[in-house]
Amino acid sequence: MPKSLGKDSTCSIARSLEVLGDRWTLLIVREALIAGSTRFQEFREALGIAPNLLTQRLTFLIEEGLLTRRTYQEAGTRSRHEYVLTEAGRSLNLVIAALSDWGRTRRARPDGTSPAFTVEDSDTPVRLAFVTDDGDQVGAGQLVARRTPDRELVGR
Amino acid sequence: MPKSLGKDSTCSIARSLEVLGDRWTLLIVREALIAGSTRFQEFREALGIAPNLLTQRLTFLIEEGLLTRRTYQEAGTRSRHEYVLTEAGRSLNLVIAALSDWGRTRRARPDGTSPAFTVEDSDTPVRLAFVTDDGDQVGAGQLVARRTPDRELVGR
DNA sequence: GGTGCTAAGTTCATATTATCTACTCAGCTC
DNA sequence: GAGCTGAGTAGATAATATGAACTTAGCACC
Repeated sequence: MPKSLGKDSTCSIARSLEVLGDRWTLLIVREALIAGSTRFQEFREALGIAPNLLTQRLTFLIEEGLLTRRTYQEAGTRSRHEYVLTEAGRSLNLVIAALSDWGRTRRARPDGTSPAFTVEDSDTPVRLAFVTDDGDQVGAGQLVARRTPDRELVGR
Repeated sequence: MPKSLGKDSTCSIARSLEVLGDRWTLLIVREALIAGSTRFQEFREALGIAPNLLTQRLTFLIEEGLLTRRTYQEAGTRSRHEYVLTEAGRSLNLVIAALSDWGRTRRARPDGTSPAFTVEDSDTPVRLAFVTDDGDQVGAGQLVARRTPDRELVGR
């Protein structure tokens, strides 16, 4: 990976992928966000990931500030670790929702499952959409994109 | 990668990541979608990717239906290939937008750049948001997710 | 009609990561 | 104090990525 990409890229997408762009990381986030997994063994069983890789990925996600490690103790057992998403980790629900929408529509299966997002208090279902400043929804097919300095995007 | 994940996973996120979940694929899509790159050499120079890997990834993206290979010929040169996003490839703008938003806010840089999406005809800027069926926008922090069979999501 | 140029690759040696299996370790239960 | 369980480590092997050099096809220019 050249220096123009990676951690110090000016491209926000490249910086995101530096953290998220491997086969396991987003699946671990998915598991934490949607299934609510917090324990080593829960991740291991849900994903079938090798334990050394899981250790490595969890440590990495903690370093990157997406997870925190907490110590807890259930009655009658010794203290254990649990891995809980931080605010930065939970904010990946946008990315997770986008990936899930793409998989559901472009790689559909009759027996598929996807996360359904709802408002915490009211259970109102929500979905992901492009919207204008006036609040109108716009289909993804009608858009064009161009690269823009982030400072021009402030306040939007 | 165990069978419960991968191509045949019932989880739409896992199926998406089977296609998109490596360090280069989404960067190639970004390059095509935002910079409008179509040629081997454009991708190569923009990304600094090794040519054998680029060949492999482009072929894979064609197989997966995200790109098409077209032959074109400029006056005075021999015929060449260009790689153009399909409808399925362009529909990744949701994923790209989500990744870019995350990178811009959670891995901010003073000199950062991100794609700005606008409506094709009117240049009206749009952004990604969670919305209710009534069209109200909801902050990503107020949401909860749970796994749901896709058929329950039909019509939303 | 030979030389050089360029886009688009291929080949191959090396380095890095992932996978799979077996093992450790700490504290609890019995 | 023997065995169980969750949470890992360690190490051999397999798969991928990286980087550099090489190939190929066709045109341009002399």
